[in-house]
Amino acid sequence: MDEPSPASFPRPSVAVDVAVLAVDSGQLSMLVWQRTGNTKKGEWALPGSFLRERERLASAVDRTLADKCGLTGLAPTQLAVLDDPDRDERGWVLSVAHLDVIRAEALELREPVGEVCLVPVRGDLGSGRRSVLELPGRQRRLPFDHEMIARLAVDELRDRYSLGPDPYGLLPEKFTIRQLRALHDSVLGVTSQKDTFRRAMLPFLAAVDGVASGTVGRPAQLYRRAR
Amino acid sequence: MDEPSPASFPRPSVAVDVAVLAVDSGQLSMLVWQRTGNTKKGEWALPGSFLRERERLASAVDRTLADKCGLTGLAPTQLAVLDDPDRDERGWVLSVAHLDVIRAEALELREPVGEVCLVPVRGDLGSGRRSVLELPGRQRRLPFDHEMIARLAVDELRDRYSLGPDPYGLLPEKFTIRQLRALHDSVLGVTSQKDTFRRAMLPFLAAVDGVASGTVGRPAQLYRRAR
DNA sequence: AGAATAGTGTCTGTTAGACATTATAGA
DNA sequence: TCTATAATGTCTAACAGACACTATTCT
Repeated sequence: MDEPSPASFPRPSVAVDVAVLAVDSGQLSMLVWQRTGNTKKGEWALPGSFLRERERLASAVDRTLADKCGLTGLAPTQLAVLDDPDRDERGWVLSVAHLDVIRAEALELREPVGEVCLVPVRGDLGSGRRSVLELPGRQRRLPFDHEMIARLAVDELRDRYSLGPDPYGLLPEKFTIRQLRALHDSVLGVTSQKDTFRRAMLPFLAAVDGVASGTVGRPAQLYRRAR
Repeated sequence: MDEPSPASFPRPSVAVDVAVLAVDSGQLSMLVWQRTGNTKKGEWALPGSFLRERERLASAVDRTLADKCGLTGLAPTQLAVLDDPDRDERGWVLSVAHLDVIRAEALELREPVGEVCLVPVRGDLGSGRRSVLELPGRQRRLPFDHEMIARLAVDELRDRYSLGPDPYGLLPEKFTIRQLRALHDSVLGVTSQKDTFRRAMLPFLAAVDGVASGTVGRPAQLYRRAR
């Protein structure tokens, strides 16, 4: 917002990068994508792409997931703007880092568009030279500033799952407290106590008609998120 | 991060907007600036400017405060990227909203560069059509999407001052718990109990040699922020 | 009946909040 | 001595964590 015309200023390229998280058989995991093209070809990295004319950032994130991975995300969250002018050797590129979440099943049931896989997030978030992720093959770390994005994303997801039940809606509409606890324990990397967890979550849940079926033991009450 | 060359994509203009907060005689206040130039001339708005070539966002924020208000901020914090393609009638402009904090004395002791003033933040954050701020004159609300930026900034500042002692370093290096409490109460808009406040803060403080002087009553221990 | 899981009662240690008391300075 | 402020002791209510017990279903 300034005196001279916007057009008179040099403009940066603007990209979005996305840390896509999922819970895959009880393990918090992140989606990585094997780069094609000229730069860092063959390296595993976070998916990203350039913003198109007058496109919303959230749309660019959705499009990236659809084009690169054939996936649908649940709700992109902005994490930070990476603005080091030397972060990309191709020129002056600002990147808006995002977090998004998918259901892991969506990845398993489809044909890969490119080379895409879910890799586990390290419990200790990778101290020192080790990556936050357990990358495939011999690759040590993510390229560019993607390690920082990955760490921001895991922190943000854990913050949100500490505050209330399933903020990203990974569970179906109706769910049991057992399902909710398994999800939260996977995201946070802990094993909580069932009664403590129940009492912490109940204020944010509303019971709905019906109980879980098809399991052994006493059927569990179904809930939905309240308000 | 993508296949085609960055240069081949249309690029948005990128701006920074800054919500500058200060505590002015016990009142949380925000800096507003009376616009000059062609667009929304005369309206009170948040200071902002366009990003220069290969400039860091934090530098652009510092420069904006220096040029428009003759001020030095303490540490810019990114809040969000505002990406509605129609948010600015002059064209496609992305804005990275920031929070920064200044010492109110810095504004009182200098000659105004343009028309700049500190206005109080409303206790209820302005419900409905009322602004978050008590704007001067008859102006009801801030232009563009600045109302949202102002609200994000106040929320962020309060979150940070809820977690630990003076995260933005508004106080001098050594301070008493009385000073710290006055600051926190002003920022959060509450009046806390002195012993509860003390016990909540002590784990994050380290006593230093010396006591406060020049006041009535028993001299207070001086502290600094720990680690 | 036995196994497995859901849901609840209860104890305990910790902590926030509030109030009261003691300590130390200046006037 | 009086007043103002700093610093600490103590009581209470609320809460997290942990354990145990009861309830309900399937095999």
